[in-house]
Amino acid sequence: MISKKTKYGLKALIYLARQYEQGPILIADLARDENIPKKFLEAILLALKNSGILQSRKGKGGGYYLGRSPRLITMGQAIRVMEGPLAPVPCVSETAYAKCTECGNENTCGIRLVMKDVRDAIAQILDNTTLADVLNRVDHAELSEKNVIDFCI
Amino acid sequence: MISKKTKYGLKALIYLARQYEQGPILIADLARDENIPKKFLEAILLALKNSGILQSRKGKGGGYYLGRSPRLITMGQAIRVMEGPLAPVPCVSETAYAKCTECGNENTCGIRLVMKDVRDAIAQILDNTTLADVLNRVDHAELSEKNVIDFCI
DNA sequence: TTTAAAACCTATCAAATCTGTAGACTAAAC
DNA sequence: GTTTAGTCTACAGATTTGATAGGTTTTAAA
Repeated sequence: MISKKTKYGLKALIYLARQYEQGPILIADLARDENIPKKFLEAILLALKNSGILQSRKGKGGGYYLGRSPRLITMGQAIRVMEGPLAPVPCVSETAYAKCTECGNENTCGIRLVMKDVRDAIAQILDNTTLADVLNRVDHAELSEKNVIDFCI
Repeated sequence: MISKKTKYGLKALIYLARQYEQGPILIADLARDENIPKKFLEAILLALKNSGILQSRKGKGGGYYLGRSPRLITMGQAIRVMEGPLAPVPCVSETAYAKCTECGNENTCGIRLVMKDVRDAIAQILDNTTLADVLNRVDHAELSEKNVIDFCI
């Protein structure tokens, strides 16, 4: 299960992706619109900025905005910033490998063999889904839901 | 990342699968052989028993053993007992659905759309990998590692 | 050049979860 | 009826999570 922090961060990124190239967005506005505790959100956005995904401007007229096109920001990149590695066990992580103290021989550890497949499946999806993809899917979903309503009327 | 509890539990299951139909195994032996704190392991095995995956016998000659064939126990079943649902967000869980307080409309939530795919990919693997499969893969891995060593000699 | 706005930083805190331990209780075998 | 071995209850320390408070720095505009 992903943490609230990660959910908040993803919601913020999607929100910012919708307004890409429309100038900086205030933390306060984002927090209000998405129902996220403002101070908590501050820390999350800061982490996303330090990782290069977001940029910011201080002072009047300032705020946060995407550091690059929504088509160049993947869910995998974002989730790793907030949640840590995608891998279920550290010994199969591509981005943050660490030896498992539990399993003796890595090459023949049954848990590792299976978890390697799981990691690859997760990464396959999240590293190939961009913020732009998410916006697209949401738009389509909203459209088809609207059609269902129209159909009912 | 899966917890130590889950790793311990999986190691115990693999250990028991290796000795399927060879009588009950003592918690103490299992704990010693796999380097798991005995009291912690007790609680884990009990949970696995209450879920029907394991069975036990008390008293002299007692111990734990698989409740059914290793070919009928999947990694998904075991992990759900110890770690909870496979789904990254509760609103896409098939076995433990719960509404997400964060997303307003479930049908059009971008996070949910992506996480549904992730859940399905994880479940696809873990619900189709049995303990018998794991033993097989480990055996093959050990064999090919042995061959590498032989080749070096 | 002051002033207001807004991000940035530090510290702290309560609650929950994770990991592990201690000791008494119950059931089965001999 | 004594030994064996799983079962139950309680607890405790460590870590993580989610959230708050208050001050500092940068920037734009009055």
